[in-house]
Amino acid sequence: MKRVKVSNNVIRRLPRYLRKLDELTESGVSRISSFELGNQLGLTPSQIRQDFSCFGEFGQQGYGYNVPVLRAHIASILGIDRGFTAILVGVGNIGRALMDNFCFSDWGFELKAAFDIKPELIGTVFKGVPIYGMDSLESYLSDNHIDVAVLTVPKEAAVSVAEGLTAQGIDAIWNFTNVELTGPNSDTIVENVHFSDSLLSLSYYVAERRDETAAKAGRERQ
Amino acid sequence: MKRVKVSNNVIRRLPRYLRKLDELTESGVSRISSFELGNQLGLTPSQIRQDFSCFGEFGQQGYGYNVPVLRAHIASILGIDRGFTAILVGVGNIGRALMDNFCFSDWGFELKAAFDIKPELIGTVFKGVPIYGMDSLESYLSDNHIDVAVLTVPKEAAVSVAEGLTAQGIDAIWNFTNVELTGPNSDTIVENVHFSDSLLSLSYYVAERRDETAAKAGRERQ
DNA sequence: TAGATTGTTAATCGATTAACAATC
DNA sequence: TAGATTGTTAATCGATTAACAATC
Repeated sequence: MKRVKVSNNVIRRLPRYLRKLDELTESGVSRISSFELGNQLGLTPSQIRQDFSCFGEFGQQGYGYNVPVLRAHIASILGIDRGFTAILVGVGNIGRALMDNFCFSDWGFELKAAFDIKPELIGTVFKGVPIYGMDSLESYLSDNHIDVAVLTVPKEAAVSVAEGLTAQGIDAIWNFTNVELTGPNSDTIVENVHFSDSLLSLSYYVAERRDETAAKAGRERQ
Repeated sequence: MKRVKVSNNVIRRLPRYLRKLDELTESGVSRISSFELGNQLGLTPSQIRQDFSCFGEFGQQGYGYNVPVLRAHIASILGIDRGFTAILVGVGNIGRALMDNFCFSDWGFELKAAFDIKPELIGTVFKGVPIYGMDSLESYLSDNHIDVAVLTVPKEAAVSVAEGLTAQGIDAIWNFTNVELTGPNSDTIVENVHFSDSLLSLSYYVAERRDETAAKAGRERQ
């Protein structure tokens, strides 16, 4: 399975497909064509079929795709059924918000432990997840198999903590710090959630829209 | 300015450039070549020069780029100096976490107000931002010019609240709900922050890595 | 000046779209 | 069966990379 290298663009669309398929299931739709799916996601039917064909044949000529079947395939491709484990490093505001709201188990992840330096947090349990001191991180990682570290430490600590994690054998980091971890070296898998990058992209398009509107108003005034 | 349509790929790299330039400024670097910048960001020098050339000429032959000058250009392209305004809709966990931690003003946005349905929140002020009831949203929007709505309501309310916002003239939504707002119609600018999409992409690459490792181990066993 | 590095044009590479035979 | 829709091959389009003249 999964032999051909699949492009990042395709991978990034998979979670969207999954989400849409879940929505369809909820509304009782059990069958969909690439045409209709494309329509609902703003993609071409061609692209959708092309994307799926990277991983196998999930549809049926003349019928389309069975929603739950397709859903299960995509979930499996994304690794939802693999029982991946995670730890969270840095129980500040964002770390706590994630522990509080984000349902790791919905996406196949078990959040096994959290780590922080604040003495008043160490030894406590938050939402069923034990919080340990940063000094026990290394031994914890050698005793437990952890797939992903959720990095939610303050900006200043980000690089050094990330380096520590990779040194201790973590090979994937879900990075919530606003710091560039993707350097030239290291083959750690890094997935960034940069709020500010996201807002700034939005800002660009808003600025563009404002310029267009202004230009149009200008032309009309003449 | 900004006449040629610039590709989304380029726009998404701009905030990364900005962030890196800020890091460089902090470490006292005031001059950089496209070669070195590419090296630090994992991009080719060609791509970086190509990207910048969409917006003008910011460098100097034989010298490279002046860090603060380039920084200022990119910030301006992204609209940081435009004084955009925002409201936040839905003061739940994620909404509160954003108000608490995310410094809107760092990116040129003024968060003017927040809205929620919970009576105990209405009329209070959180971090200097007044919280109003959802029923006053419409009149607020007609009295105040707001550029962006931050959507942090529960999943179930997402679509209807989003529709209301666009009906009331909001043309950009920063969407934190795990719901697909980018439908076929409507020309609202939507920027999504989908935590689960992000984690699932990461999950895919972890799964791939595990498969590779297993395959390698298999070959070695033979 | 000589070396370095830009901005830009041309070449390559990859991703999306179109088309269609296969078939449910 | 006829109509619908897939999976896949070929065509197009766009994005990245390479190359190089211009010039600081």
